[in-house]
Amino acid sequence: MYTAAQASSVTPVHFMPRNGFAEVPAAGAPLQAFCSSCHLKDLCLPCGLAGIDVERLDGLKFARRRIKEGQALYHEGNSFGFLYAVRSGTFKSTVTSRDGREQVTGFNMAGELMGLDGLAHGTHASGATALEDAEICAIPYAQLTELAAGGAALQQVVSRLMSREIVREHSLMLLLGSMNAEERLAAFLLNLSQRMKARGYSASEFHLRMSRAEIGSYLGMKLETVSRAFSNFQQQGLLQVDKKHVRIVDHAGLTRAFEMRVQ
Amino acid sequence: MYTAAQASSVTPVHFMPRNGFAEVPAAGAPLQAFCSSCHLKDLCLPCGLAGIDVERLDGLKFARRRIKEGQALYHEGNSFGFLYAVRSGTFKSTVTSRDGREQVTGFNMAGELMGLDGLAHGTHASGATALEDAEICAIPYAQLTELAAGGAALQQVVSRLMSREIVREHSLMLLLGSMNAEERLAAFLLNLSQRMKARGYSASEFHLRMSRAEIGSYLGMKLETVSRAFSNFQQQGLLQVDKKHVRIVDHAGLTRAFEMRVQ
DNA sequence: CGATTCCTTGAGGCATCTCAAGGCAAGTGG
DNA sequence: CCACTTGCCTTGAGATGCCTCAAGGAATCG
Repeated sequence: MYTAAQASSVTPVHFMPRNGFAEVPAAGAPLQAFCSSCHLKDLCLPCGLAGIDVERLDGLKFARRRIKEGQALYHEGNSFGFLYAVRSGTFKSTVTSRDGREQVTGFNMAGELMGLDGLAHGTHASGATALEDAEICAIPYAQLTELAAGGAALQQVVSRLMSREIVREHSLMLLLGSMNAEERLAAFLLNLSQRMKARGYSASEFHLRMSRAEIGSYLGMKLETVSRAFSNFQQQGLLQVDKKHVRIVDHAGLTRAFEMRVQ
Repeated sequence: MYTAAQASSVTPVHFMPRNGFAEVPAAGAPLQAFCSSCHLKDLCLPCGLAGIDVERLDGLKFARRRIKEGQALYHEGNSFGFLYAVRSGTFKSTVTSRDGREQVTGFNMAGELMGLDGLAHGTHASGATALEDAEICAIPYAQLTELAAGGAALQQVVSRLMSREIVREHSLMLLLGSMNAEERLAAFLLNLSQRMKARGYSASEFHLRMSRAEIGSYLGMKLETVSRAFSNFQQQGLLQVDKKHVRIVDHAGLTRAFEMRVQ
């Protein structure tokens, strides 16, 4: 669990002169500066847009920013101004109840958009913290709406992404409300597996970026229970677990564990 | 709990000739047909819009529809085409897991918008069922976006409503993930109380439209546990409960119960 | 090499679930 | 009008899954 002290520093935004670098063949620094040529364009904001609209996206002047492990991208209550697209690394989103209980509401990886909850009241309702060194695009929301006013397609994409977030939270509620510990962990791992696959990584073997406590917080259980569930899955021959390294041995079995309650 | 049979009938849409009725002084039937003169305009879609934009909303040709108690407004998987604004009555939204477990994800009352989750994949990710005889406005989403293309303000409103839904679900996740039975029920009742108040009803005395089982499903607990929590609150002198009629006797005490974990 | 963090595992306790019985109110049919 | 059904709620008693507390191991870091 990250302490308040760790989370209380916010890295400054560094605006990159994107146009200047755009034509550089490829050295080390900003590989793609435009949405249209980003390797994440099929996952990220441009997803679903036709050629012409993607090019209009290139009109966005957004900042790139590096976030170190444990640092906050934004805090609960910070004023809303940007949407954040993950370029690399993993984040957790958290909400805090008035009495200080913190709960993880989501994990975000490359190509996923964060900060959509800030739109409601102009301040972020959740905070985002990097679980490993990461890089994001900070998209000024005002610019995005301005751009969207020109053509409906872009606005549609943003709306659809928000809707997807709602749907995602629906299934999380289903999980939190009606599944037992092992079902929850199985669901979590299968979801992670699928997202890794979509990003070109192995669907069966990956490295967890989050601690047992963070997984537990996300799934509504204690870290010890998470640990025990991992051990059980390993004993059942569904997983091989070594600390944060997970290998899914029996994908079908894990799926069954996830649907156990079915007669 | 409603059976599948009850929920499987969907009432047809009746388009009302709104212009024809608009000028009728006020008899019994459609009292307001335009958003600009709707008594719910401060809660519903027009909320936050300036005069000129509200008038543009009047350009929307939407259907009014009556839904009988127990009937579905739409089902999970139905193709998405409309947003629904509640005019009167109460709805529950539910999602179903592949193995048939149903979970209530929300209750909606007058002025609230339903169906936003359908935008993500073009089909509704949840179903909506009337808990009492109800009336809704069915807003064609295509028309809404068309209208929104003209001015950014309207699109902003829709986006903000979606964002609000995300924020709402965040706090529900916090509830499901880290509160005990009594805290959950207290949070639920306080939320309900506040929404009743916002609609001009008493904040301290109201009629529950949902069964114990539905409350339990929403809060991630069994109906017996809901019932016991009600009884406990009554014994503690926080509530007076008679079946579905609830009176909040000690609002501050209930708030304390909700924040109990804060030593 | 000690301090720290994270994970695992065990033992016991407790909150909630499960199962069961009964009450109340509304609806139904004789 | 009354017996009967049905749906919903309440309450009790026992079972259980998860939490709590505690101890110890492994990896990382200064």
